[in-house]
Amino acid sequence: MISLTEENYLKALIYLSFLAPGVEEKKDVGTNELASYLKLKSSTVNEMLKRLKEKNLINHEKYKKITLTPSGEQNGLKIVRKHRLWETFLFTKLDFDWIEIHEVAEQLEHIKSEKLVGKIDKLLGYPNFDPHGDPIPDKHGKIPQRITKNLSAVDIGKNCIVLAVSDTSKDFLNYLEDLGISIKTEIGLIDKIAYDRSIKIKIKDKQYSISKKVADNLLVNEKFN
Amino acid sequence: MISLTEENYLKALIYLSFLAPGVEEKKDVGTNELASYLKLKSSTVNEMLKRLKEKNLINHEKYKKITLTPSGEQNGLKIVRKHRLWETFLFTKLDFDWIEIHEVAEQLEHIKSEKLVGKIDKLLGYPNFDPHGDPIPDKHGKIPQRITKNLSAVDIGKNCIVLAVSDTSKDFLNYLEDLGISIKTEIGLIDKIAYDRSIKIKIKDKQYSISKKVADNLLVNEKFN
DNA sequence: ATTATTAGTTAGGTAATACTAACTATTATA
DNA sequence: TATAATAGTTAGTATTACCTAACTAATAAT
Ligand SMILES: [Mn+2]
Ligand SMILES: [Mn+2]
Ligand SMILES: [Mn+2]
Ligand SMILES: [Mn+2]
Repeated sequence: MISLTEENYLKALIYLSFLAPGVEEKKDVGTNELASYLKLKSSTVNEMLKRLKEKNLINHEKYKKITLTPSGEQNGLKIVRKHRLWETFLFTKLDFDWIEIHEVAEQLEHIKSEKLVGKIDKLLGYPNFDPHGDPIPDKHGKIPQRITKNLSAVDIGKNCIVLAVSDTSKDFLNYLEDLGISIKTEIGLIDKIAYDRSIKIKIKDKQYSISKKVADNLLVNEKFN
Repeated sequence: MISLTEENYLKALIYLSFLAPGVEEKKDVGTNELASYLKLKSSTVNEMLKRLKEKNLINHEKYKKITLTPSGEQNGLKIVRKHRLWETFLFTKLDFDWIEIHEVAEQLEHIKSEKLVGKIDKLLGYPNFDPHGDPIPDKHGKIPQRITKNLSAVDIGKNCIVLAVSDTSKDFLNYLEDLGISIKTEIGLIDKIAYDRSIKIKIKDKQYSISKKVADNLLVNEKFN
């Protein structure tokens, strides 16, 4: 039996070691890094590491970095899968807002029922990506791959679809909401201003100007049409 | 904040004091009664009673019986409501079996999101009864009333609809499943055998004989047709 | 009215999960 | 290389939620 708390540690380790945006190859994780991500003290994390090691979910030697065992990774990916499936359910079937889904999914991800996960997956039509555009691991833990680029890398005159965001802070999500940008929003790239590297875009025939910082945090798929 | 464990205690108190089948007027609950229902030791329950009293959820004087405060009752009814809404959701939207839903709802009932409960309620069309035929408290805690009688009290020749069961043990539910009896199953009462008080019934033109004990645990609504 | 039984409480202990404060090991910098 | 900074561990404490064993209070039986 893996406790709710242990599940959250595994999910965090998955995230920090290879699922976080910008992490290309798997990287080892430090105690303090994990503690600060979970908003806990490193002594607390240190105790839990002993328990996770005991349960053969992580590898960890005193004063060394942490890696997930195959079992730890599988179990962690199951939580990620449930989290993202629930987010998709809340968004597409219950009309929750983009911003609200995470907090509720944080609870729902811990419901223990293989059958329930399978039924929700089926109900949603076996989606590959959640409403934030993040890939949903399949039941074996396989993560669907995506070809995305930053909006700032899109060529002038091209249209693209928002697939994901690389910043999920409330500030950023609220700003996007104001602009009317969410997953699957179509954006046309009108112009790139050399002076401040800001970008002129078009959403449903309305034009907006966004900063390079914003454009860098929007991951898109260029449209071929 | 009411913890998951505290919520389960409140739900148990609601059940034992007025929601259990056969309990007509509200009755006070004893420490041991609660302990045995929750499959805990009375010392454990005794400790929790202190905390629940501290939080103004129950009234309890040393060596006396337990009663719920208005706050305790409201909070307990919210859990009952969520439990029964989730059971309905699993049964009607995800094709779960009658027998499987309880265990999963036992987890889902603790998800904290007013909005989620409301959305599920709406998705289900604001149902008054769950798949076991038990009433679903509304958002204010009001419990819809029903006119039911035991199958054994139905007159010979009449037809009736199963609304609820007063025994929810796995053994009984499995037996009903074998007979093809579930909520909303139509049963015709063919004959009552005086000798052993067994009852001859008809389900979809097939005849069966059931014991008085079984008939007593089936709550039905006589059909007027 | 005693006494036996049942109901309820108290004391003391454990495991999981958190904390602070104080320590040690590793790594970076001058 | 010596020292400072960072990373990680240990010790001791708290809370929640469970336990067993031993007790006391209330109630039923003789
Ligand atoms: Mn999320
Ligand atoms: Mn979580
Ligand atoms: Mn149930
Ligand atoms: Mn429960």
